[in-house]
Order: sequence, then C-alpha cells, then structure tokens
Amino acid sequence: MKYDHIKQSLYRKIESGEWPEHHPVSSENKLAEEFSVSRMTARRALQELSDEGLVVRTRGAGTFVAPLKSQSALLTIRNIADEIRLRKHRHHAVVQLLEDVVAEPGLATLLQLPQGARVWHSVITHFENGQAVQVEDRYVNPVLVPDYLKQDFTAHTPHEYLCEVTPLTEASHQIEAVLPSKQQQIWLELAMPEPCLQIQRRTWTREGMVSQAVLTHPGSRFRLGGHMTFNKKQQNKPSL
Amino acid sequence: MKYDHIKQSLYRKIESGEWPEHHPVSSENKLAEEFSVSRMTARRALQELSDEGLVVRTRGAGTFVAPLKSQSALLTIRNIADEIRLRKHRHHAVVQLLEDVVAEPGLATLLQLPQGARVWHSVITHFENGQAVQVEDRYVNPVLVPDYLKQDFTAHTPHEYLCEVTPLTEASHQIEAVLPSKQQQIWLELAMPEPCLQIQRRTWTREGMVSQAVLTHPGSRFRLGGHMTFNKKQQNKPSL
DNA sequence: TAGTGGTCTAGACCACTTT
DNA sequence: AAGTGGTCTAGACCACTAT
Repeated sequence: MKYDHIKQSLYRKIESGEWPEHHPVSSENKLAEEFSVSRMTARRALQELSDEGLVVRTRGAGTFVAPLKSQSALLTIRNIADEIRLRKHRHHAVVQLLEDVVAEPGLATLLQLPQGARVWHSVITHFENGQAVQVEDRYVNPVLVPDYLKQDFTAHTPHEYLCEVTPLTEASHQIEAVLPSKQQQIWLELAMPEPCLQIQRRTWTREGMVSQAVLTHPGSRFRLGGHMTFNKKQQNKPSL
Repeated sequence: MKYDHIKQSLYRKIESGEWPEHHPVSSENKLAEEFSVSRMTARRALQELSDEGLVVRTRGAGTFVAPLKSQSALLTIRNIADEIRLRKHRHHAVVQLLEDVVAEPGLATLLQLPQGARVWHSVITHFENGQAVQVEDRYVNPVLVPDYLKQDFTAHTPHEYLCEVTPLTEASHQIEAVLPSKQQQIWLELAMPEPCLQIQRRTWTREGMVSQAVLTHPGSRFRLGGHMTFNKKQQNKPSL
C-alpha cells in the first residue's frame, strides 16, 4: 500500500516532534514526486491524516501539522497508568483480589456463558503519587482470555494486557455519581464517604464481550476531561 | 459536488428506514451508471458513508447498511431535551435566572473580554416527567451572541439556540462527582444532598469561546452513557 | 466465473491563497 | 502568476466473495 507508506513516513515526522505544530507538510505534488506515485495517491495519505486530525489543510495555502488541542477525542479508551505517567506522576497498583468466581446470571448472559460458569475477577487499586485515585473492579471472559489470572498486574494494567491479547472492536461506557460502598471506601483508603465518579466500561472483540470493568474514582481526587473538534463529516451527519 | 449528491440520496434511503440494517447498497459501478459519474466519484460517496459508520463494506461481497449499534459515538454534544424526548418522556424547563452579570476575571480572560465586562448568565432547571434531572448554569459571550437574553428558553434550550446562531467548532468537557451546593440543591428540588454528576462544557466557534455551561445532575436520576466502535483509522493512529 | 471493493495512474479544470 | 487543495474522469490490475 503506497499511500500507507507515505502516511507512516509523515506520522514519524509529527510524532517525533521533528515537525512541530503548524509546520508545513509537503504538498500533494511534492509527495507524489518524492515517493514516485500519482498525485491521487499522495492526496489520499494527506486526506486520511486530515480526517484523523493530525494535519490541517487549507485550499490555496497548503497542509500543516495540526495544533495539539485538536487531536484528541473525548473518552477514547483510557489507561489510568498512562494518564498518570503523562502528568509526570508516580503510578503504582495494588492487587486486592485476583480469583475466579461464579458469574452472576446477568453477566453470564452478557458473556454468552452458561449459567453458573466461572469467570475471572480482579480488583486493583491504582495510586497516583501514593494517593488512591481509582479502584478497578473487573470481570473477564475466561474463554477469550484464558491466561488472565497468571498476569502480574502490578507491572502492567489489565487494560494494557487485554489490548495486547484481544483486538477490541467496541466499547460502551456508563458514567454516574455515587457514594462508595464500605468495601470500595476501604480499597480507596477514604476516611469518610464522598461522592465518587463511577465508570462502567464493557469491551467487545469480534468474538464477543471480553470484559466488564467498574472504575470508581473519589470525586475530590479525579476529574475526567476531554476535548473534541467537529469536522465536516460530523456536521453533515444526520442525527438518526 | 456530485459525490455529495449521491451521499444525500443514500442518507435518505437509510434514514427513512426504506433500507433497513444489512440491506444491500448499490455497488460502485451501479451508482456510477445511475448518477452518470465515474466510478471513483461513486466510490467516494460510499467510502465516506463507511467512514461515518452508516454502511459496512466487504471486498468481494458488497456494501450494506450498517447495524444500528455501530453508528453512534460517545459523548457527542448532547441536548438534554432531545435525550428526554428520545426516551418518550416529557421535558419541561424552568428559567431560574436570566440576567447579565460582571464576568469573573478568569471567565473574562477565556472569553477575551476586558476585566469587569458584563456577560449573559442563565440558570435553567430541566425536568423529565416532572422530576428535576439537570440544572444548567451557563455564561454566554455577549459579543458573539448579542440576543441571548431575548430568547424564551422554555420553548427551546440554550444549546439548541447556540447551535443555530453559531457554528460550533470545538468543545471541551470536564466531568466530576460532587456534592451540590445549597443553591443547586434548591434548583434541583433535592430534599437531601446526594452525589451529583457535574459536567463543565465549554464551546468555541472560529471567532472565540462562545459559552461555558456547568450541568449538574443528581446521581440517583441521571447516568451518562455512550458507545463507541473502533475503525481501522483509529487503530492505526499513534497514541501521541 | 462474474461481480465486488481496494488500490493506483495520468491526466484535467476549478477556486482559492500567497507572493 | 504560481502554487495549493478540491473535484472529477476513464481507464487499469488485483484479491476477494458468491454462485
């Protein structure tokens, strides 16, 4: 795939910081010549980078590396450890539970397992600079992820592991504000109950549902942020 | 734009339900002939519909209307009134405040107004089947939206009005769990304090920041949900 | 085997921005 | 005036799916 080769080449320039924000990107004609392809092929590479928000194109002016703020979408699947490291803070995890349990009827149905089947269950507290910011209570499909219990989740998070072994194709989220249960309060090392942001996340692969996680964050220590830009496509899209 | 004409034609078939899920869509060659365009142009229409998640394409097999579940993205800008109506519930709004106030220093800076400038301020409670589910506390840029105070926000929400008069290009969100202030508690008709999901949303147009809204929802009456699918592009995208 | 989508070419005309 | 991106054409070859 020639257009992908061009894309990868441009990715590297942008990702490495060699081309900072607003740096001009070679024009369609230049790229076509450099890579010995037709202009339509070079154009496709630039167009896809534009769709992904990495570059901004202006008719008559040229193509430029996009300002960072327009790059990220809201609530892409997040990994708490990455986020903490991104803030240059220390992350560590404590595994509270790692076991197999009988699945509740609703969960068994979701995972397409027979009633009474056993599923993997983990509870992990995540710390940012020594302070508990999330307790992750997760159930995992043993058919799709047989080796889940053998992992060392102080070294890498369940999310990282699941992304490696299964290509996620879908996810759903539910966010609500709750008071923590007594058990959650202990896991979060909260002296007093306080409002918590609770995210339930389910992920799917092509073969079925992989995992359900309930992530509980103390309201005083955690905030979920996001930024989005609207591109032409989203604007034309009917609401349905 | 010929490709857009084809897209609009296909939108109508899908949106109206004339073509249900999995219904076959005309092939590139058929569309090219029907609309008297080259295959590349017909292809572009189908490709964009595919990028938007409205159709699914399989090499060798054809193009088909996508199953509904793969259509919606997470946390697109939401309108509380639409959501309530979508659930077939009754919505009504009570305007608690509609005034101009001196902007706080931070807000004035964000809106690129001089310190001490006045901004529009509205507080509106939204009800679902007679129960308060959101209090919307909003500040609006008077330069970009001069007629804000003249609107009747029991008839249409500020969000609807702002979308009409300004083409939004960007938005940021912050979500947290909090206890409501006494004033919020009154506006939400809460007998007792309870955890609330609070969303701060800022929106921009090309000329600058339009509005800041703080949306507070009682945890017991509101849950934020979302669904997302991962397409090829997102998977190839480097994390940055 | 016929039809489909995926990729690619080598041109073309246009509207727009920059110089 | 020169260069840019936006659109479009009329071909082509390939890998894949359905029959």
